[in-house]
Amino acid sequence: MKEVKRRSDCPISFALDIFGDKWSLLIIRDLMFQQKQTYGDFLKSDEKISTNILADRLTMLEHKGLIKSERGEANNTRKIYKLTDKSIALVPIIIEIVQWSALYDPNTGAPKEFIERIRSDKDNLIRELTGFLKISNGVV
Amino acid sequence: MKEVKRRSDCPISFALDIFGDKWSLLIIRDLMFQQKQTYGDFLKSDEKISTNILADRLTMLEHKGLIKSERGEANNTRKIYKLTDKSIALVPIIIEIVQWSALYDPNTGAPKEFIERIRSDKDNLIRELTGFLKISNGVV
DNA sequence: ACTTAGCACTTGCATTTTGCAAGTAACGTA
DNA sequence: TACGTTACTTGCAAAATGCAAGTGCTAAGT
Repeated sequence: MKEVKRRSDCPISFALDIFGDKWSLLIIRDLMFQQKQTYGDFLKSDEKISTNILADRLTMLEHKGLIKSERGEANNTRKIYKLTDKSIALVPIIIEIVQWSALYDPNTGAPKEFIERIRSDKDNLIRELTGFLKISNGVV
Repeated sequence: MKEVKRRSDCPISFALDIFGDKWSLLIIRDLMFQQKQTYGDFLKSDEKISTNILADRLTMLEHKGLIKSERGEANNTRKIYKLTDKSIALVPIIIEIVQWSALYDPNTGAPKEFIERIRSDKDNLIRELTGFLKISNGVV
């Protein structure tokens, strides 16, 4: 795994150093919206991430504090990944990205009602989603 | 230049296919906040993008509709890059990223007053900035 | 106890992308 | 007409990615 080195003190650059690639945010998305939380789950997503890249990104994201992992209680083989406070705080960014994409992608897969909810009630939506994720990911 | 191929109909994936790399958003940032608008300007940024990558990204971003270019009126050598409606619509995303980075980066370079303005008056800030950029980039 | 299956990775290798240094072509200025 | 500026291109080494196959551990069935 390569070393993370900071390119500048710019906030945009800081963020890109953490999730500025084609895969990291998709893993976060799966954890946020798709109820996925295992290696095998992430592999099944539509974008077809390859196994080595997934393993690398999971390690990276855990290092950078965006995810945490634990072994399943019943099943010791199963490794469960969860969001952290730091990644749950990405919700507003994700929501804005969804809204932007809905605007410029005529074939967006985002549900109409969700886009409408963003448009009409963004702040509450963010609050609700954030609260829900904190509970379901054990972030107290 | 490589072909852009869509990985899925997911809005996050759609966005990442357009600006999901370490450099594109830095160029957008320079256009939004640093009053930079030429190849030479972008080269001078702190992150030290290399010349071939910059040339590639400028072509890509123009292809994808995030920037447009024109020759300077007085000087025909000088090529001026400007934001488009599509990239100005990224303002909310950028603002959220800045806020997130300020929260998790103890050494963020973002000015305190700007962060405070985001915290206390985000919607107006976005409106103002968007309006300003539309005018200064000739987006009617 | 032995086999089989599932899960989470690792490894090897070809392809692609990036980074760095140097070079080029067009225009502008003196 | 020479020289600097601007916007790139090119060549090549290094790093990241993609794909196929393999490994090691656990669990479950017989």
